[in-house]
Amino acid sequence: MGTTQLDTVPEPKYWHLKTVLTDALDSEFAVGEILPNERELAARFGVARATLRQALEQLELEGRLQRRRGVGTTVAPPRMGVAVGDTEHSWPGAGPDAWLAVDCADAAPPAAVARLLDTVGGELVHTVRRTRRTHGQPVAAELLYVPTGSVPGLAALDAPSGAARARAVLRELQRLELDGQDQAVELGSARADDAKQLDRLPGAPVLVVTTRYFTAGRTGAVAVATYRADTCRLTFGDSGMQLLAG
Amino acid sequence: MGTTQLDTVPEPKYWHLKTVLTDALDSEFAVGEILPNERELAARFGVARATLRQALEQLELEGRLQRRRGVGTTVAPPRMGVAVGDTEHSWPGAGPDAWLAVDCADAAPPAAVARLLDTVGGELVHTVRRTRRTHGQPVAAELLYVPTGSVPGLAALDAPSGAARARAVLRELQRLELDGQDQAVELGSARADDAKQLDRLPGAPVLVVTTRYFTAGRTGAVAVATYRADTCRLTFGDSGMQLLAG
DNA sequence: TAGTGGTCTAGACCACCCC
DNA sequence: GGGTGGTCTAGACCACTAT
Repeated sequence: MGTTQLDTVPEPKYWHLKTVLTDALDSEFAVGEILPNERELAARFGVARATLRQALEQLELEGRLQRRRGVGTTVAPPRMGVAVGDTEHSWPGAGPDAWLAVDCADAAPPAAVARLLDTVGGELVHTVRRTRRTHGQPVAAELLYVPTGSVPGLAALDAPSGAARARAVLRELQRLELDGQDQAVELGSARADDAKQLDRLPGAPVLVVTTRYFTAGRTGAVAVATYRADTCRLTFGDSGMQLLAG
Repeated sequence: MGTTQLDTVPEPKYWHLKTVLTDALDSEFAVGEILPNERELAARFGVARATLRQALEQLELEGRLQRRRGVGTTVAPPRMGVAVGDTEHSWPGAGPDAWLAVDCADAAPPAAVARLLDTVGGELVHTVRRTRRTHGQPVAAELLYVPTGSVPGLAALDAPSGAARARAVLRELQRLELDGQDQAVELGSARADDAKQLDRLPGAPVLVVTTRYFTAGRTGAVAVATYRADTCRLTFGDSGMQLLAG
């Protein structure tokens, strides 16, 4: 009969839409260009808005689109390469990183962090909050957990909290010898506080990088950094693949 | 008035649902346990099924739930730690990895890969497909691109394609001296072929690990491995944080 | 065949940004 | 105020799995 070769795998509409849009982005749109709004796109493709949104969501997840409420949908630039694993291990805060110490408080760490530190439950640790920016855009929000035992030199006369205290903790950390470090990457969704720092809505996909810093045979500190998954490509190793460009 | 302290931030329903379900998972459910089906859960919480699904999708993204069509929704075990960055750099296929060479073909690589290799566009490369399994479950699907110039010893008398050919290419690679390697991690969604190997639906979230292998001052090979983002935590560095457990 | 999650629709209203 | 994306509803049908 006159049927074409299909009927075998009824590809979901949103999946087909995604490929069509991907091709269009590659050929007909420039970075930063604004797409038609969702209602018009849905009408143009003859699908419900929810279906169109399913395709847009995947494209945003893949870093091809950027959507902002009240503004519109734009074509995203290629992901930034962000160096995460230093070949020459160093304490956080060392080197010319674009990190900004925001705040510091003494509190009991979450259970998952307490397990990585060698602390018993309930013990207080210095909790330093930092932000990382690249090319003017926020890319990461980090919480650094430092057991009080790791920085005995921290004087009581230092500021009890705030950015000054955060810098004091980092300064003390860097006096220690770093034996090595350990990292893990997993997918997560941004908590409300992190989302605010990253200029995203809560629940936005993030890459969670957990780093253990070893010193004197113990775990001297643990950092939990959440990177924007839509705009970042995390690089590890000898030379950083920053050269990969559009 | 008698209003409680809210009204300031009308938290979305699905977000609130997520926290409620998270707490329930922590306290009332065991790993592997089956949740009530979506229609019943939605009725129980008094929301539309689509809203309930939005919460479930996030929990699946965070590795807390596992959903299978035709079966149901179960409580997922903690993510597996999967070693990705070796301190002692080695060619793929070396060591006691749970990798399985599946196939091999000679083809022109995608543009993004051709850019990483030093090949000109259109040049053929050996393309080896491998699968990685851990604890009996598929965790990664990899495509390894090896320029023909990297493995001149590959004899014509080797099998022209198939798993045997794949193993022959890996064997030849391991004869070369490896100067170092480079890795990048980013979020992606599974293509249809990868999804099949990973036992997931197309579009499932994956962590894409791109590795460049350097030898003799050039890029000897490039590997693009897609890891299941729901079940895997990628570990890098000195000792691998495999100890992190539930 | 019965039950599950996956896809899709056609609406509605809300939060946010910019003019 | 007008336009954008974000949330939510109440249905329907489909694809898959197990029995």
